[in-house]
Amino acid sequence: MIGKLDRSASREDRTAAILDAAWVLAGRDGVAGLTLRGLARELDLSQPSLYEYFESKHALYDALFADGNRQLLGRLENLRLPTDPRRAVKVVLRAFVEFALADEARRQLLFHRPIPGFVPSPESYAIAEAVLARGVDVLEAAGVDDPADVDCIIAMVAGLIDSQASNDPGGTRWTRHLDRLVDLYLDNPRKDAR
Amino acid sequence: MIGKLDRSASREDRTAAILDAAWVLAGRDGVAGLTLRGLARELDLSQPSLYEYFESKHALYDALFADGNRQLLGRLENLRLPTDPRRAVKVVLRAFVEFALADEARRQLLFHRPIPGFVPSPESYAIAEAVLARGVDVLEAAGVDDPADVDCIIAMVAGLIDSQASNDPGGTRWTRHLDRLVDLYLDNPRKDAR
DNA sequence: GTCTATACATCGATAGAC
DNA sequence: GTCTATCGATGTATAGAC
Repeated sequence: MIGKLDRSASREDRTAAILDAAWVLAGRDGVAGLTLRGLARELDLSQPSLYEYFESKHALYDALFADGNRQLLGRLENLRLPTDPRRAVKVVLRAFVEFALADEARRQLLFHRPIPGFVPSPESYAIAEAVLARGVDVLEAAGVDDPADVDCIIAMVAGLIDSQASNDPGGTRWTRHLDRLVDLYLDNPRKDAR
Repeated sequence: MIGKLDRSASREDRTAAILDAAWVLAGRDGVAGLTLRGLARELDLSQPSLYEYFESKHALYDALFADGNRQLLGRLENLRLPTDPRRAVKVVLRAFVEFALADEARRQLLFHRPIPGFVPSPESYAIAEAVLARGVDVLEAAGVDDPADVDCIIAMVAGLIDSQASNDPGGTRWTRHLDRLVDLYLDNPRKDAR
């Protein structure tokens, strides 16, 4: 039991409490292992009542997707960035990596497609795009003006995150190379424009 | 209908035919969308009869995992490698990338965990490790003697594959940078040993 | 809003006849 | 080996009482 749903709370707070419980269950049983019956049980709520908050299971996943991306966007926006653009890149990417690796279920839902048939709604996806835009901003400020170089850096970071999560969860075997690789990519743009 | 199971064939051949049909269905409906009923229907077989060939759905996934890795290992072993070690690295990694991107269902099953609760058996995983060992071999021949550098290159390749598959399936937006990035990594080992 | 109860679909898996 | 029949779980959705 995670905790009974507080009926005296506002609808907004109840919805948030449901999402929190869903994150806990997704962490315990996997994102795809989340069931409405199980979620309702943890909240001491009947399964049909969940439909008062989410019109379908996909809508619940969509709310989780949006919730996770909002967490990430908030984290990135609250960073105190160094004035040095290159150090700012490292701070932002490090925060991104740590966020992604802090919660396995969240990582899967936000950065992969663990639910067959589930595609985020345009509104939710817009939040994910705002996150990406934040990364592109700091990269451009650091002189990465070629979109191809942005692509390569994003892919490098994604590769580190996935390798870390898949092969050494909780460790630093891959993530410890982030700063060095950032320098490597920043020092070697596609067209050596010097 | 993919094709009736040939009852006069050997058990081995029948098992292989089931796996072939499973790949087709996984490609059509997604790895997680594969169902025993659907598979049996395509083979004109009853669903419980599949249990004569695989003791569980997980065992079927395990056989697919082993099958896909055997395909990849065979592909890598049959490559004609250039004598130049660096060019050999590029040929092997390029073959790896192309194999991964040639079949979306296979990519997901071999390189991710799309099925909650499914973990490859030690026997099947050994084949995947043999694939990895092949990559490590050519990298070492090209002078990559630091395991950390091997990790970074593998993660870079994985990042390119995932970005390509997720954001530009069928295209070359990320994979076109493979050779350049291989050079970048090979030219910049972790400890600049010059 | 929340509940009980229910309907209908899917799925993996098993029992037991042949 | 193959089949039919079945079980218990799931998700989706609805009806209707309170």
